[in-house]
Formats: sequence, C-alpha cells, structure tokens
Amino acid sequence: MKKNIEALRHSASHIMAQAVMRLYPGTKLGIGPAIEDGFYYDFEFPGSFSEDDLEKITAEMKNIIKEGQPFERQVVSKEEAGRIFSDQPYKKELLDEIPEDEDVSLYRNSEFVDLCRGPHVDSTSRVKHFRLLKTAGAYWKGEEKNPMLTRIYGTVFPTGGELDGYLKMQELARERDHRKLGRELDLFSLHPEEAGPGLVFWHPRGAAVRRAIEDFWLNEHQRSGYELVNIPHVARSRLWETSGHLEFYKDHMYPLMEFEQGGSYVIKPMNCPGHILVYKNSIRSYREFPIRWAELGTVYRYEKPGVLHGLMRVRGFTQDDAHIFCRPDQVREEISRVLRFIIRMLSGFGFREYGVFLSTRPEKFVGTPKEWDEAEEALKEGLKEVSLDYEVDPGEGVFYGPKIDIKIKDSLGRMWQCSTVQVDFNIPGKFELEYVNDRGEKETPVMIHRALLGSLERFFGVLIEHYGGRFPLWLAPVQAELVPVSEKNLEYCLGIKETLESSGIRVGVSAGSDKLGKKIWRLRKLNVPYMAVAGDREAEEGVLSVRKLGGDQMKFSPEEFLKLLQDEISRGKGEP
RNA sequence: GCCGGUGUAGCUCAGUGGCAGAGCAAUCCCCUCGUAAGGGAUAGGUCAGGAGUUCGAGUCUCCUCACCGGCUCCA
Repeated sequence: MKKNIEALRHSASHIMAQAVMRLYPGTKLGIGPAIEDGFYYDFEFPGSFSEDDLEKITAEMKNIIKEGQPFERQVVSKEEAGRIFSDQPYKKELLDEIPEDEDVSLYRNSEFVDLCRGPHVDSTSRVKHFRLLKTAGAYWKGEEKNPMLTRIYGTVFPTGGELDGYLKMQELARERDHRKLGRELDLFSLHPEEAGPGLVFWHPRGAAVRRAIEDFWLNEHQRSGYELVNIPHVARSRLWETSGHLEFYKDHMYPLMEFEQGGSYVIKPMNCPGHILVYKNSIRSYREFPIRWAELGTVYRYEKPGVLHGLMRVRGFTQDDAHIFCRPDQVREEISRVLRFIIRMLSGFGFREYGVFLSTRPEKFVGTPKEWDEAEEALKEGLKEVSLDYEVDPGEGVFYGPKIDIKIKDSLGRMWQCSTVQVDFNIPGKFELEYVNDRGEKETPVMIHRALLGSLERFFGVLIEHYGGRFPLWLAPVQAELVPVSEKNLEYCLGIKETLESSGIRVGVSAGSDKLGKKIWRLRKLNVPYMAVAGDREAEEGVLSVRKLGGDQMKFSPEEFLKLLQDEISRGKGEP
C-alpha cells in the first residue's frame, strides 16, 4: 500500500513535469520526488512564473491523464542518457554522480522522459485525484549557494475521498493556526513595525497560560534535584569573546551596545556563560556533583528575516534552560535522568508520542574523537535505559558536542522540536572550569545543556495548535466565568468570584447589559471551560447553574463547584 | 538571506485611474433580560512608508519596511 501510493505520487510528479514542458518549452528540470504528503518537482522556468499558472498546468495534466499514456521503464548506458538529457543541465549533473560503468534507468511516457529509479504506475490514467497546492523557491540540492529553482507542490490519492480528507485536514490546521487563535483568543500579539519583528507580547490571557506552565515547570524542577539561578540579560562583550560566541555565533546576535566612554555590552543569545560565572565563583568539589542549575532564561537572537514565524520562530524567547555540571562517569546517569524528566514533563501537557533523534559528530568539531565516542555512547545508553526508539542523524551534532533532540507529535500528527539535550566538550575548557576530584587533583567537568519545553514561546504556540485553542482546565486562561442573568444578579456573582479567586481559580464575571444569550455566545468563542449562570432563582437557592464547554448543565453550590474545578485541575496535569 | 505573493478602520474583507466602503468589535442611548449574536445612534483612515508617471493614484512604476507560502537555518 505504502509503495503503491509512492508510485502514484511519483507518477503525478512526472505528469506535472510533462505538462510544464508542454506549456513552457525550454524549462530546465530539477528533481521531482514523492514526499510525505504528496509530491513536488523543481523547475527552472525560462520566464517568470506565478501561482496563477497552476491552473493551466492542472488543465494540461488532466489532458495527459486522459491520454492514458503507459509508463515505460528503459535501461540505457550513461553515455546514452547523457545524449538524451543534453539540454538538461541539472539532469546531467545528477548523471555525473552515477559511477561511470553503471547503466541508468529512465521512465518514459509519450514524449516525456525522466531519469528515474521508479517505480511508476502503469498508465497516466491511474492519476485521478490530484491537486496542485503551492509554489515555492527551493535551492538546487538544498544548498544556499546553488541557484534557486521554482518548486511546485501537489498531492494525489488513490480515491477522491482520501484527497478530500487530506484537504480537510489542511483546512483544520489552518483554523488551528496559533497566529489566528492568538488574535481571536486575545493571547498574544507581535508588533513588527513598532517594536521589531519576532518579539512577543503576552496579553493577560496568554500570560495566565504561561504562568500555569511556569508553575508546573518550577514544581517539577524542585522535585527533581534542580536549583534555580538567575542571571542578567546583558554582559560585557568580553564574556562573549571568552565563550567564543562573538566568533562563531555573531550572525545570530543583536549588535553590540557601545558606550561612549569605551566598553561594549552584549544582550545574551544563550544562558550558558552566565551559569558558568556562577560555577566559577568558587572552587567546586566532586562532592557537589552533579550540579543542576535551571532558569527560565530569556535570550535574544538575530534570526534572518525570512525565517520568523509567529511564536514558533522568534527573536526573543525564554528557554527552559538548565546546565548540569558533572564528572565524565556521571554523564550516562544524568542523561537518562533528563530523558525521564522530559517524558514526564511532556506527558503532563498531553504529549505522548515523540520523535527522538541522536545527532552525532559533525565534520568540524572540538574535543577528541574518543570524548565524542564516549559521549555518544552515553547518550545511546541513556536512550536505551528509558526504552526510547530513536533515529541517528549522522554528522548533525553541534560542533561542541553530540545531542538528542525530541520532537513531539501534536493532535494533528505534526512534529515539533522542543526538547534538546546536549553534551558540551567545548565551553568548560574555554572558561577553564575545574573541580577537585577525590585525589585532590583538578579536573575539567563535563557540562550538559538541556531544555525540556524548548522555548516558552514555541511551546505555547504548539499547545495552542495541539488543543485548537481549547486548553485543558489547568492551562485555561480563564477557568470559569460567572454570568449574571441581569445586572441585578451581579452582586451575587462578585461574592462567589471572590471565594473562587481566593482558592486560586482564574475566574471572570460577565458584567454588562448584554443579554444572557450574547454573553454565553461570547464565552464560547473564547473557549472558557466552565460557565456558571446565576439569576434570581440561583441567588435564592444559593447555587450556580454550571455548564461545561460542550457539556450538560447542572446545579452546584459554590463549594461543590470549587471542588469540581480543583479536582479537574489536579487531574489535568498528568499527576498520579 | 533567496524565490513567489500580500499590505485599505481594532478584526475579516470589498473597492482595476475620478467623492474612502461593509460586517463584526468599540463608544453612547433604549431594553433588565434565563443558556450560540435585542434595537438605535456615534466615532473610527497619512489606503504600510518614500519617490515617480498622470489633469487626477488606494488603484500604474520603482525603492524601503513588514507579513504570508516555501527554501536554507533553528529553541
């Protein structure tokens, strides 16, 4: 089945390329693979091209499909293939990468022929339910220095129902877009013109969610052997020279702040040098290890203009950062502790499926290969110990050490990078960190960087999309809203509000002269989990008519209502 | 940064060279109301910013900024 759909998608990409060649002769072909959700093909058009041209291509594709052209596999010598693609420079480049004596396979349908391993479906008529989706620029072979081609994305399914299902899913994802919900639910805003791109302003309702996240985070860290530290946001550039950031990370840093009387300061793009200064403030003994210092540390990074995206990719963000200082022989234990912690934290937020990636030694690295091997081994053992399946990304580690990245799967099946665990061989040496071992000798500690949620901004964005703006009670900006039927009942509601508030419930009151129906309508749009209506009848009995969002209505006393809320709040955090 | 697109009221969007518009939201008034929008009135704009073409530019051209879809990069 999986193979079939790949052949179908790959065939659709050939048909698209064929249509393009018919409509825009002289187009140079890049590559056109099947991908997870469909297919694409990269083109270099002789003239300009815009998204409006997709309709024309779609129409031509339909002709090709109607023609029912058989796909035929052909094996030719490399030399022969070179002649066939003589006017296709990108195809020739691909040919050059194939060993000299090997034959190559081609797929031909009617006048169109492509260098291709296959397989394909038997006829163009098999491609029935397709849709061209969007165009995009894409570097040839994905490398920034190469020319940019025009990529056309499309998708195709065996049945019309599956295509519709896919398109509906895309629509659902658009409706859940955290940027849209952030505005509608009054959670946050960005002010690119007034304040600068990629800088997040948390509104009261968003800040309430953040506070709930932070409280949970803090509590879990206190239970897990971490101490908290706090460091300033700016520091002399000297500190960042020592750390090497001014040399290696300058492109990602906001410009230096120069003082007239001399000396310059830097706004931190990372928290580690700050934590290191705390470490260096006294002589450390192996007996103190492992030292685990955590901080919700705000950093500022100059990200390229084109990469910013809502809360997911910003220029100022708060990492749930921590640095662990330990002996080399403690690394394995610390790694598995961190991994267990990550899973506990993420499942507390309702994420149960993960993609785990181990990034190993890149070409440019610091430290010795032996150190790297040991650290990679420690990471692997940690993963094994907590029985996490993982993929290896060879050579994708940071120059200073190998790392584990964990992506979480949201309710729409999309993966988001949040957690990261990195071993660092570089920075302890740069800052000449030391500890005294059990023989009274000075040694260099190992440092582990880790973030569980990643950044609060991105994590918030993921949460918004995961829950579609309908947060579980413990995270909801307003947990309960008291709704007086008329202004006569306002006093009664305000009294109950005070009771609930003093027990830590986030509660609002819908005052004002709007009719009940309108107030309810408004609260539903804001996804307030509990609405408690109080009119003359309730006031007389001393109760509330409580309705859960999307649920039934029941009468509760204020005390019963509080208990109900408290129970659900503690259950919601995934606590036992 | 690169390719393509977009920028009109707080939000969603009409307006293709000739008087700046609608719905929602906001404010005020009437209604004191029973579970998915009661009625009326008012206010709200440097049409992203700048330059140009034109008798005349929201509309056409160029530059800048920002955003959107991707590429590259990444928490």
